[in-house]
Amino acid sequence: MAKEKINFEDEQVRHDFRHTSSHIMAHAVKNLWPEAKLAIGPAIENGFYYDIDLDYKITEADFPKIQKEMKRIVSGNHKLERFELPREEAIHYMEEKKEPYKVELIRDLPEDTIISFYKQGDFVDLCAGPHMEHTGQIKAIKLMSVAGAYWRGNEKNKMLQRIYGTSFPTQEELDAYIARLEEAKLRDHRKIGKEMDLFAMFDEGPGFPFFLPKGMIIRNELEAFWRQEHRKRGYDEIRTPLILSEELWHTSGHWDHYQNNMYFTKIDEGDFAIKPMNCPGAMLTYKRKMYSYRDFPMRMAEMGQVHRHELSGALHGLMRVRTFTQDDAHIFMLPEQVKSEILGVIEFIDHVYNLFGFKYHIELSTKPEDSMGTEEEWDLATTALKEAMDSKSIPYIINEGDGAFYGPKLDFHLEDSLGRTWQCGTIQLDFQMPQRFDLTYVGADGEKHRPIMIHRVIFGSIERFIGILIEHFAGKFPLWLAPVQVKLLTVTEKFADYALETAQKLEEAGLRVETDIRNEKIGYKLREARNERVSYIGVIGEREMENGTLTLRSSKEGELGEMEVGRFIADLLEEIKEKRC
RNA sequence: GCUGCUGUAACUCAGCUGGUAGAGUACUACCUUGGUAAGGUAGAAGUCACGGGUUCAAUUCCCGUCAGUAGCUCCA
Repeated sequence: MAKEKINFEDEQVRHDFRHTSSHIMAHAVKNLWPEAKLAIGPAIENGFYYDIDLDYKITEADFPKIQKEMKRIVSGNHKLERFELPREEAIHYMEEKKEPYKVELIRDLPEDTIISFYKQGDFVDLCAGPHMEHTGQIKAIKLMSVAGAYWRGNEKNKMLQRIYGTSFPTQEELDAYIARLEEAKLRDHRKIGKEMDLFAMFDEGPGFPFFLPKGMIIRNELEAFWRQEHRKRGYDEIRTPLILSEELWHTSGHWDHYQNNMYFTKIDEGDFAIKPMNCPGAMLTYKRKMYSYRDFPMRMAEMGQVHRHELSGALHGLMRVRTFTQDDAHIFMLPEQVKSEILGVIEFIDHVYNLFGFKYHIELSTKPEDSMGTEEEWDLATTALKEAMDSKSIPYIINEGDGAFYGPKLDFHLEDSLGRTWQCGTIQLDFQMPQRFDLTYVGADGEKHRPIMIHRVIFGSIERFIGILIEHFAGKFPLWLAPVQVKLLTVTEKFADYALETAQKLEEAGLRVETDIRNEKIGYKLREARNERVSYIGVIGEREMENGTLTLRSSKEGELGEMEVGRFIADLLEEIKEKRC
């Protein structure tokens, strides 16, 4: 057989490759456990999986055995042969093979669908294809994990066993992928957060993070930056209460659409709710007085702490918590201001993400099943978002049915240094809240009109954003965010006074400094400071004291050699001012 | 919330088939005054997540609860 090159950069090729891999895995499982019932086995972003119904509990201990069987199937170099059957025959065929899930899948296919199967050796699977030509092309394949997954993703259905795997055209590529996973594990913000003493979780507050002194420095710096950028762009800042009457949440529509995610409480005889979103507070703020069309656009920002009852199984470090702070803003405007306001927010988000060196892409999320408002309103809002994007030829992809219940949104998915993406910023156009709260302004015609509103966040949530930053920078933060910017280490106790004096100079310049004058060896102190991911380590000994210098090491660039203290301070202040990463 | 796995010192973990606990790190004291990733000695430190049950005896076995975790679902 001719040895053709596999173009793994091509998405379709990669997909077919992983899909064929999943057939090989299912084939191996069927060989080992003939009673196993197959459900579905697609290719996914970094590999593939297959859902299997089997009484025997597969564990990772079974992987070597399954992989051995998979290798055998690969080296069997079976051709993947496609054939089609009429609907009834297809059902009959799968019934005969005792594959009830496949029968259900076929029954649910539209009448006119061509029902195809793929055969490799003695293994046949219902499958639309396409596939690779033969199993021998899958050179490197590895099982990753096994977990439960509901048949068709519905928790009312039976839980099946989902085996995850990945595969590559060469062993080198597989090894590189494994190495990348290892690197991600080292960067896990939960691990680094603990090592650097940034935040903590306690059993007493599941999903409620505690920010520790060093974590608060990062948080406060981010917020200071955020305020400064908002001031520049004509935003005013407000702060609204955490607890508001239950009635308010009926008005806003949260009661109907968000009740299960909310926490409730009583005050005297009254029913109150803890806010899961900031908008109703902002609505009340708006309603306190009359506005003229001349007041618009009106931009009101709020660092708003919200509480949401997330499922216990969904909690994940700082990335998914039950209380978080949205860097929210509500912009009220006239219809003719919509486009420029949306573009203004897009520019704002772009500026912030670029500062951290994040790449990102935009998704337009459209009307979900559970939503309020009319089709026309949704069309209007969705079109407005599209037009703003199209006017600047900003690329985006469409995410059908993923909008908020009150309006469509633009979601900003940012990519970190390991190529993983996270949804952070969103811009949501909302015709509903202004109606529900009966917001008005007086137009040039002297009549009352309804303002248009957008909700938007840039960081998304401070907590999640900090989690992403930790992983993106592997704890080696840009200097302006670093909890400890400089740590001075003395070679022996003799230099303690000089070290303390130098530290004071740095502190007076506004730097965050620590000193380590303990009676320990320099190698030991250095190791500790490096583990703490201090931005700059300055060693002080005989030479430095005589020359008024520091011997420096940067967490990002390694050894920097000796530098005069005054110049070091000036350099650092410059680095902070420019917010270099 | 569902399914699997896990919960032992401040941290990372060992403790086979039941006989009330150990290592390394960190911490404290002393010795060592050392120039770029761990100097030495000693000490203190645990209601083995919590609540039941089985047993002469439970960290170990069983049940439940709580929490963490990998997924499913959901989301900033």
